[in-house]
Amino acid sequence: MAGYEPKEIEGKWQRIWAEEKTWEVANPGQPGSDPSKPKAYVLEMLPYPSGEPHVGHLKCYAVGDAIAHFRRRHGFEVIHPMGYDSFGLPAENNAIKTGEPPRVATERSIASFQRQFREWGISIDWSRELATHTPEYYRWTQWIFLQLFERGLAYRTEAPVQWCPKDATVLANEQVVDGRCERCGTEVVQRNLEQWFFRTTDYADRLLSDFELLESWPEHVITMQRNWIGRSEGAEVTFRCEEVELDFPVFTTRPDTLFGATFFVLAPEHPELGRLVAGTPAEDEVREYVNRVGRESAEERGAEDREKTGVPLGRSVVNPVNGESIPMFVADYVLMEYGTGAIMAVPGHDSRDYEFAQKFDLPIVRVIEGSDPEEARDDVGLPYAGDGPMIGSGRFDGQHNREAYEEIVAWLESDGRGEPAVNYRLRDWLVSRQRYWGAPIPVVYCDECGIVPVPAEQLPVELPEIEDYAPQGKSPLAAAEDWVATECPRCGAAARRETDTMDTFVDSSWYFIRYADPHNDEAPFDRQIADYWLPVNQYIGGIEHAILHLMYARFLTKALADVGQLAVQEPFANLFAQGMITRDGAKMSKSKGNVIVPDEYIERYGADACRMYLLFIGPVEQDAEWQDAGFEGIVRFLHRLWRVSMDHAGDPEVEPGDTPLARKAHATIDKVTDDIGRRFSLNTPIAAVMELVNEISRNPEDPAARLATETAVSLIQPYASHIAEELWEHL
RNA sequence: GCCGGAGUGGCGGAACUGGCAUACGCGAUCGACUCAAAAUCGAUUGCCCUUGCGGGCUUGUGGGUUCGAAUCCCACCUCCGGCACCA
Repeated sequence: MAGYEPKEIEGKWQRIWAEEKTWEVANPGQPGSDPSKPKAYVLEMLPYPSGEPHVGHLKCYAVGDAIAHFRRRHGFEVIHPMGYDSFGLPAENNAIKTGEPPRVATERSIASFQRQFREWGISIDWSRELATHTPEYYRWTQWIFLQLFERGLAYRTEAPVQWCPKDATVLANEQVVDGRCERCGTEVVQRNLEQWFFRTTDYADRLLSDFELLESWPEHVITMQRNWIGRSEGAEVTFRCEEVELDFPVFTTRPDTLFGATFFVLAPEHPELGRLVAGTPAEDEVREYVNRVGRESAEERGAEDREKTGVPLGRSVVNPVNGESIPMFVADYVLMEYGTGAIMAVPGHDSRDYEFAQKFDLPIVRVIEGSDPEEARDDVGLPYAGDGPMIGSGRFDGQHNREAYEEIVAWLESDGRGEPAVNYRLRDWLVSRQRYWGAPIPVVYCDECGIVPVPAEQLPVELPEIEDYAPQGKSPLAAAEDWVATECPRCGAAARRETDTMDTFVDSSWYFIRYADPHNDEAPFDRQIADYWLPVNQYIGGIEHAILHLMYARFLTKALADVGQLAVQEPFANLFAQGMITRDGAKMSKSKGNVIVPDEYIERYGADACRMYLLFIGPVEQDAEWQDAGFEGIVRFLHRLWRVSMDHAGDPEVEPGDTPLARKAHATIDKVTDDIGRRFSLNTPIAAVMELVNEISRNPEDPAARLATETAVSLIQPYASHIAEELWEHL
């Protein structure tokens, strides 16, 4: 019998799967659908088609494929689709550099992914394939935008936004890392511009509480999202400036320290700043300070060991709990984006206020005693962040601060000077981009009617062909005059199209629903079909999407559920965040020359060996180091499996009885089932099957040798589907 | 600073609910086959002492609970990840 020839058998089975459409599943009610089977939706994050697939893609899809096969073997009807997140900046930047239209580069890359997915033998239902840059898809992205717009969940407003000077576009807060553009690393500046937002903050509480609806998500991903949403409970308390007759509300998480507030600080961007100092001696100095801060980058301003700076306003506000007049300042350690852009400063119990008070020689008052009585009555141990009995707080003296907290808020509330409040770090999602290669925002500006949504029956608003992709501070689409000039859908007068496109994260926030009903041209999806397949039972992807993509997808799912389009509240019941493949201890990159090109290894050793190695190398969720020597171990195993199978293919099919090998085979089945099915462990089942194969080759005379071989072949099928199918034919 | 995760042989890692620590793979040593090499097959391989028989030690460190701890509890050390002038 011939030896193991991966190239031959892999080609053979890939042809069979393509011809027989083996992995296609029908929707409920359609011919071929099997209502007796439970459904399982296995999904890997759709790739961004830029250049060639790399080994990280291979790992991701190998994980998903193993789980998909495993579920099929356990009687599930498995939907396992594929698509491309094909709008976005890299293709556009390439277009600016080379003049090649983004569509051409994107579609070339998609073709490469399509070829390689087939050569990897991933069990994809190709009948559901989609690409987000096609009008058939983005038509419904636009439709969803309009749904949100109608319900006030999409809105346009002028706002200070993060602007990347190099990409000449606005970025979402989430795309700014350390004050720099996530994509190109350029320092981000702030600008005031009219932008489109989705009201994600309306969903902040549900995004937090619905973690409970999830079956299994990695703890650190939940933590990252929780931190990102940044919910703080506290109170909003009003301080009044009598001189200009203005109320200044502040948000505080520590109303119990109100008696210790000895000064008051506004952010440099605070809108009332001008009124406060107009015509006063402080005016010039304040203006100069504000301008200086404005020139600084977010990174400079947020630097860790930065000294406190600020300017006194020469005005004061009244502390509502004790009627004391306290001086006002402007200082850049107060952020306009959080809370009300103004704070009460309690230097005795807050380290930042403490630093500022020291620098400006302001009074520091202790209002909570420390646990150490030695420290209690002087300045030792300040600022004090702990709990204890209240002092210097009028009628609250002696009470524990945690109890006084509630009473102080209730007292303020009864007098209309404050109320309980919740604040979030999360901002609304900025979705407009001044770029070409994205889904056009489907609205029209009319002098008479204002912002008018494009009627659903006129969708898609197709992207026009243009010549020059370079951004000039506004979308390149603005140059397509014929396209921009249109009629108002409401009054018929001349009107202009919105020239911004949508953030590509909008595209990828609902694609997993479209897979359920990908060819629907009357709706983004049929609700019944979507409700049947969703939620995704197992989602797999890189940890880099722990916040952005996953939170946006959760938000949009909830929004769609709210507008009556969906039943589920959470799109992804279980999540795997797969680790990175490194080489020579470092992330692979062309400049380091340590890149593994999957194509080359697959050509030489076959897809089965590559995929199995990536899963065997360690726990899927951990980073792992690619080592050629380790890879050879898998190649050896596959050859051994082949040999052992051929040795026993001719054995008589008799009931072997209770032999050591028969027991081993059964134990291996149990272990593999438990490991993948219950613990989501993919590397240990491979080890278990290797052990079984070793046992078989050590005990070729055991009457259960054939049975054990069949067991090994069938258990390895989710990992190495080509060789398993081939051997199955021989056994 | 806050939050989360992890520390097991020469290396990647396994050990599910407290029950044979180190499965499986890599590497290494020896042997078989071969003119030879590769491939393959077999044996050995946690550490220390011992020619051998055998003995002692071992899951980051120190303590604790338990008949029994990599696993549970307390304290500490180290590493990784996220957030961070968020009031």
